[in-house]
Amino acid sequence: MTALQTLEPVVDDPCCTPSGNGALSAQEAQQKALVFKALADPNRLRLLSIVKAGEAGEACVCDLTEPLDLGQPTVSHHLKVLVDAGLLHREKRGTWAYYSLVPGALEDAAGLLATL
Amino acid sequence: MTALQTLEPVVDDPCCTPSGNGALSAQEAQQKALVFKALADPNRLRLLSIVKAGEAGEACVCDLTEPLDLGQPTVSHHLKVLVDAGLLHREKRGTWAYYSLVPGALEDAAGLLATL
DNA sequence: CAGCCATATCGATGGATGTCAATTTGTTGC
DNA sequence: GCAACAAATTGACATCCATCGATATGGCTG
Repeated sequence: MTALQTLEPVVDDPCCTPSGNGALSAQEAQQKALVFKALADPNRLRLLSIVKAGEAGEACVCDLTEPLDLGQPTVSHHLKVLVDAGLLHREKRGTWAYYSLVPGALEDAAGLLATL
Repeated sequence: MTALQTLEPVVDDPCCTPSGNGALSAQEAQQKALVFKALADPNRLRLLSIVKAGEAGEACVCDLTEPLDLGQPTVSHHLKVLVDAGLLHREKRGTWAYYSLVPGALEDAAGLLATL
């Protein structure tokens, strides 16, 4: 029900190229840090890895709870963080929720490091 | 003076290929998360950016304190985190400490995402 | 040696975050 | 409609972390 999803830029002042040289502005840095924050947890990395290695490139929560040895609410929480960061896509089919990698999202994240 | 630097693997049991498929083990995930933890702070991203954009690819603490609007101890702390993560190199010249990017470190970090 | 300067370290503190137990929501089947 | 199940949400709690002020270390210069 929340409106802000899929990595919306929160900047409302598009000015402020900061130092004149090519260094990151505070807003750019905060934006990029959001993605790395999502990646900065071992269990979330494992979730991404399992989803990526899955049969059809997708997995439901019930398949993810057991290998991580975490409770269902915790896994659900981590998945939400990854979806909010724009890395995972959620599709509800019947009672189950299937998660899959957003195409190109990992490559984009890797690209963030190149454009520092 | 600490012995553990430059991103040493902490694994002492090299077994445990976890799920049979190509998913990350808990140790691998923890290891990779360390790098992303270092990148998951906007001020640290800006530090990397400023160092990278600097004159000779290096900068000293005094040059970094002002543009970030942070206290000197805080900047020093962030720099230590980046050094411990293997992303920055510290060289003390006289009274000043000069920080520079470890060659290939950012590319290696980007590579971690490809090998999830 | 005495003072100054740049940097690192220490201790404390407020806020963010990962985790769980309990509950709620939404869907399928009887 | 009601029981059963999957998933999400809530609230609480413990831990981690970014930041600061104060202090320590180490080098330069008078």
